[in-house]
Amino acid sequence: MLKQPPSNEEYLPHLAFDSVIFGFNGTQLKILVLEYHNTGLFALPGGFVRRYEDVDAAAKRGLWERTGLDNIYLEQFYTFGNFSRSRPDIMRTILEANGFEIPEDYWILDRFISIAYYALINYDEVVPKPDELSDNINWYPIDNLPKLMMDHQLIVEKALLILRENLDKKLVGMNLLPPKFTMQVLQKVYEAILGEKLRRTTFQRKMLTLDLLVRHEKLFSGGAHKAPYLYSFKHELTEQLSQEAVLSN
Amino acid sequence: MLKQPPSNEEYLPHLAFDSVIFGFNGTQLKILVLEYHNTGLFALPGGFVRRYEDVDAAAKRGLWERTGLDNIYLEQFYTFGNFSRSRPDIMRTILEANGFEIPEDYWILDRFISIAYYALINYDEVVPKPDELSDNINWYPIDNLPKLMMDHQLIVEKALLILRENLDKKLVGMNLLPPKFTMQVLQKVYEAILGEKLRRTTFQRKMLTLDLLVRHEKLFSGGAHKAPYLYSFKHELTEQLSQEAVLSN
DNA sequence: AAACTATTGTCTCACTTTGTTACATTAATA
DNA sequence: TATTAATGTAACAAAGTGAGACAATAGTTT
Repeated sequence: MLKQPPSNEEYLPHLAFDSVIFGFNGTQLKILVLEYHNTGLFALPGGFVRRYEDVDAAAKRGLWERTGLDNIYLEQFYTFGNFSRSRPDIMRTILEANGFEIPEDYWILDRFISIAYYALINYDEVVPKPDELSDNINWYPIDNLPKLMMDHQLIVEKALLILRENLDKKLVGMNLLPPKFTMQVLQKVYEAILGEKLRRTTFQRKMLTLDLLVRHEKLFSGGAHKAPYLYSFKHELTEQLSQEAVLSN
Repeated sequence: MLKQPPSNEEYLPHLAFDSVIFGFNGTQLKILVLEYHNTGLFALPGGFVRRYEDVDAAAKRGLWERTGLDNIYLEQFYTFGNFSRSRPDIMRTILEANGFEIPEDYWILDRFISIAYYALINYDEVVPKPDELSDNINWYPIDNLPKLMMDHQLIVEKALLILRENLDKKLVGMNLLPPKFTMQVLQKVYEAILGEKLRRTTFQRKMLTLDLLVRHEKLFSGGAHKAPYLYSFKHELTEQLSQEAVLSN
């Protein structure tokens, strides 16, 4: 028996959101990618906007549904609105592979404009959950993604560009790292995002003179070498930014 | 007899665009603002997206309709999607003041998400034209705008923030100035955008070492002082950017 | 226990960029 | 011809960045 797909009573037609969810595993910058049932199709996590729901709230809800996390750094970065980006043929494949009965003129097969967000999360805190249409959701390093459907590759590339631009302005590191971290790990985040090596001494000097960090006790990691200090971002900053993050506008 | 308003056959529901159109008159940074007939309401120029039209193309078309200009620097900068931003009461006032017969459940009174663009144009080249709903369209200096309806003030503020961020990256000056200009005028554009005075010698040195400008003949303005050189942006740059501008994605 | 290794924190020096002031140049005017 | 006001450029100080050196040190090896 065929299942009933979502009705368009609940959602705004023609409007979707997609999220590029970044995480950092200590070495690589990764994003979450869904794989749809029985199709070999890979996609960004996304969803639709409810009729009475703020678009930001929809994106936040989508993030919560995939990660269980609330209060995440989330930023809208672009809206993809080309006519040709919509692919009813692909959407039909996905729905059919999931055993849905597809009504005549079904709304999900229409043209969609997608509002894209990127999120920064602490990799270790999350056990991602697939959505109803997907087999699984997994972390993929940004330089080794599967082939993504539709224009999702483009969305990721744009997200990465914007993330790089915001790297200094927005204290990106704060959201990708645990509360305490070594200078080396912080540097690795920067390197992973920028895709280039940085000079250790210059980086350290820069970070310290910016006066954003608090130094804590040393971390005795067990390595045969001098133990590094742990740092955290100053408390005022974490307050300020987590506000700005999800609420703005 | 009441006029027929636009039907939603032609346009995507719930979706609009608004444009912050910047111009520079030699002293002040200004934007174009519409005033609706018989309402005292001021708004940004905007419009709807046709069912088979790229969103960027819609914004470009809207700009052409208001300015007669094609090939303008136009950049999408944010999408405003809060539920509370839509104001059917205000839309009804505007339509009624224009003598439209408003159908039951009329689509324009629904919720709208607006994709916002900013444009940079050469002030001198333009004679703006009001739309069907408006008495007039005028330039207003950004620090002395009329009270704008709905969230349009917020849209302008965000546009200005983004414009400031892009000031160095995107060669903004090129699009606001005539092909040849003096260093003083270029500096005034920067000052108008940033809202602060800059140091003449530092600015001049910076601009010259960036190696973006070509120096031309002197401009004998009639002032009782040394005549300044005229400059233009290097040809390669103007090519490159005007492409990037309207097409990207 | 001493030597060794790898990483860390800091310093130095050269070089670049920016802030600030100074000054000679020059087109129009008195 | 002297005066005026903006312009182009140089000079020097202050701040920031790139590159390398080096001592300190936690664990490992001998």
